[in-house]
Amino acid sequence: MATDQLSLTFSALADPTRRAILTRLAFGETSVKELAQPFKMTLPAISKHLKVLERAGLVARGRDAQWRPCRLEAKPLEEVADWVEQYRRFWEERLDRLEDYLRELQAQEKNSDV
Amino acid sequence: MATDQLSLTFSALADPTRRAILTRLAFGETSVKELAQPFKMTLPAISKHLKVLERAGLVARGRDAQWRPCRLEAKPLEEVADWVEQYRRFWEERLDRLEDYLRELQAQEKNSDV
DNA sequence: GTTGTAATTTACCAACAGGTTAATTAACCA
DNA sequence: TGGTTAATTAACCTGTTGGTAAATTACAAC
Repeated sequence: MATDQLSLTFSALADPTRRAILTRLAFGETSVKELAQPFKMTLPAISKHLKVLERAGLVARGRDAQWRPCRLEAKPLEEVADWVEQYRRFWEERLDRLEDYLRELQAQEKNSDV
Repeated sequence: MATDQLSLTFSALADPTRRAILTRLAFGETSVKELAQPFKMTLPAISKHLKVLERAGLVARGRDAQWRPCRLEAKPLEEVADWVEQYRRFWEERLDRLEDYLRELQAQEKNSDV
C-alpha cells in the first residue's frame, strides 16, 4: 500500500468497522473492549483495526492500568476534506444544469398561462 | 473488501495513481493511453485502476472508434464530503482552544497596558 | 486483406488485508 | 502467591491488490 498520509487516511477509512469505531470515539475516549462490543468479531481483529487507525494518525491511545483508552484524532481528516472540496463544483454541476432546466420549465409554464 | 458505496469510494481514493487520474480528468475527458502517459507503469495496470474507479462510480467511459474516453463522475465524492464534515469540529477544536488562549493573552496585555 | 493503434483480457506473481485461535504480557485484586 | 481481566502478539489461512508479460479484441486506414 502507498504510505503517503492521504493514502493512509483514505485506506483507513475504507472499512466500515473502522469508520464505526471513529463514530463511537466521537462520543468520547473508551477502552478497546468497549469498542469491540458492537461487532461480531474477536478482540484481536479490533486490535488490528485500531493499529491501522493509529498508523493513519486517526486515533491515539493512553494507558490506564490494564486499559488502553483510545481517543479520536481528527486532524488527518482535514486533508481529506480539502482534497475532496476540489471536486465539489463537479458534483454540483449536474444539479446546476437541473436547476437551469427547471427554471426553463417554469418559464414555459408561465408562457402557457398567458 | 466491503462493498458499500462509501467503502468503495474511500478505497478507490486510497491510491495516489488513482487520485492523480481523477485530477487529470478534472481538466476534461481523455483516452486511456493519455491517462497512462505520466506514469511509469504498463497500460493494463492503468486499465485496472480505471476499472476500480469505474466500479466506485468515479469515472464513466464512452466509446469513440478504438478509444474509450474516460470522464470524471464526482457524485460519489459528495458522500465523502458529508461524512468527513461530521468531524470538522474535532480537528478545529485544538485551533479553537488556541484562539481562546490567544484571546486570553490579548486580554492580559490590555491589562498590563493600563 | 494487411498493418497499425487502442485497449482489454488472461495468466501469473508477490505482498497485503482481514479474519481466526492460541499463547503471552501486564496490571489489578484478594 | 494465584486468579481475573485487558489487550497484544504470534502463527496461520484465505481472498484481494497491484503489478507484469503475452495474447486477444476492435477499429481504422491503406
